[in-house]
Amino acid sequence: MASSGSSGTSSVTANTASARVSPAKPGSLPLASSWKEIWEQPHGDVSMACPLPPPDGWKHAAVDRSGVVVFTVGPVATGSRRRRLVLRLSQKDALQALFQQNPYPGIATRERLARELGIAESRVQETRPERPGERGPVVSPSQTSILVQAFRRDRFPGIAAREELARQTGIPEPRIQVWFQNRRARHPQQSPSAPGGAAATTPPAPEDRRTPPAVQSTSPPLRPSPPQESMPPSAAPAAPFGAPAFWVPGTAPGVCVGQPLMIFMVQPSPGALWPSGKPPPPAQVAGPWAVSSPAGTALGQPGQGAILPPAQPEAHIPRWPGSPYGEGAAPPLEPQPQPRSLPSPTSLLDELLAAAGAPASPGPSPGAAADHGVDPALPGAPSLLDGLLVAAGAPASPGPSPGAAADHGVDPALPGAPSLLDELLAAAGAPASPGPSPGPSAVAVQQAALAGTPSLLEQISAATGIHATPGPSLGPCAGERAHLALPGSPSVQVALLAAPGIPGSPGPFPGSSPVVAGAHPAFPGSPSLLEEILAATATRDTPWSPPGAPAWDEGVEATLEAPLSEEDYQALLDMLPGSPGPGA
DNA sequence: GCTCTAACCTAATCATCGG
DNA sequence: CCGATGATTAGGTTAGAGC
Repeated sequence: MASSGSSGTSSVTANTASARVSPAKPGSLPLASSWKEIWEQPHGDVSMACPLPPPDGWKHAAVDRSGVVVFTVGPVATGSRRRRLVLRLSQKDALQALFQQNPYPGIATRERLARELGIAESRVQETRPERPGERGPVVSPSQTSILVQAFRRDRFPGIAAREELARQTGIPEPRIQVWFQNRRARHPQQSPSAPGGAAATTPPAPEDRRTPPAVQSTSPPLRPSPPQESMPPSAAPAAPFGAPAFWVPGTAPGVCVGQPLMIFMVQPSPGALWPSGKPPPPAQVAGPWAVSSPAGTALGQPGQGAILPPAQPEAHIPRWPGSPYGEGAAPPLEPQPQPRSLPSPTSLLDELLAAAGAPASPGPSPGAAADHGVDPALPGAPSLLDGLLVAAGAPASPGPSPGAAADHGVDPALPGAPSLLDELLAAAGAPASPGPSPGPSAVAVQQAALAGTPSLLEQISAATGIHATPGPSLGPCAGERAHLALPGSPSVQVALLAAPGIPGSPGPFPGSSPVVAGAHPAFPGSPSLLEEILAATATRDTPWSPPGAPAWDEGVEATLEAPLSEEDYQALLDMLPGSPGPGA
């Protein structure tokens, strides 16, 4: 229907900026002759308005409840959109072949193929044809609660937020997306800052909907800078869960403005936005075009951010609107109690610290997973520490797997079975795919990790190549699910968060899990992968059963697909603010 | 720069389920 | 029957990838 609906997405940049000129304090801002002028203002003084529409790719600022312009603007971050996936013909052939062989392969098969194709498992799954009558499970009240909470914070969650919600709830991300679509359509009043529903009546500007750059999911998330630069850690914990916080320039450090009426944008990393290396245009400050009345803005949009000097363009994603983790939480690297399943930087750090100081959680040794019919996502899978140690180059591991590239750096070195991809292509009569570029050799990374016996964190860093990741990278992991605001390169994020020891983790991401890598079937002596697919199809890859099917008939995959066990899920819920508490 | 198209959106609609 | 909700479809925009 093509009505104006989505055109909301098109309306904001320069052309309709004027329509949004309805600041809380109309006319109260002095005009700047250019955005450059605004940018050159002292940082604490952004109370200028530029009559000119913002350059394309630049976001606007906003005012807080008191009408104060609180934010600078910057280039539009391509954060919320899933990185576009363009499959090569060979990849398509392989996927077709796979689904021809087994329309509903299990997680292990999908992951394996994903690794070989160099794409995310979720992408593999997306290509899976939906069986008749297949519907996502009914959303439970607790799941709905999480979603509603997220909806109140952000009506337009980016892919990263959706993935996170999917992880939290166990609901497939596409279902999450549909849920939000329906919710927006049917509950327009549930806007975080416009209870009256005014915000929802106006389609948000495309930029407004963007998730801050650091929460970009599909392309490697920007590496957060030291949080202190952008947000006083001391104030961060004070923010309530789910409450976006804002920092006003010129105010005392750590002063949290609270939930704003207006959304504002952050200046994303120049590296991400200006791949040419050319420095971005001067950042800009709020202009009247950007400051709209509550009724004129979809306030539920990702609006959090922080004011930062231009010198730290990457440092200001202290909070993630689409995710609970960034909100009200300490900045990255600030340890905070978090559910283990939450891939927040804090939880990650918790994991690491806990792993360094405590015995590994019980579980089979690394490498015991996939090849032995034990999916890494299953309870009892190797712990995160195990995975990290494997990633760090422990024996019996083929080495770290910083994303698909590393896997391809490892597998070819392993004599033995042909790749799954080759077999599929062969089965389909298609030529073998050259596959994704190998990328950095995992072996090399592993060796680097073994040089000396550094601390666990150092090992992790070395193993995952975090040090070698100069800021936001658009590396081979771009297609992976993102783990927002996670310090470090996408590689480490993928490697760490994919570790099956984290409850709620969907398990190893394609080509990412060191555990899976350790158990990669492409070892000498392993059976044909295609045979494995077929065999697995008959055994482990029991198709998902629609709701209502007997529990015993749901098969293994149903278990494998479930990111959270009921217990973990309940524990997660208990940890959420507003929860009645454990046992409730 | 241009084209293609994935990703995303709204609006309308249908299907299902429970009260 | 009706409301709530999940899912689908149609049609649109945006932006990334490839040429």
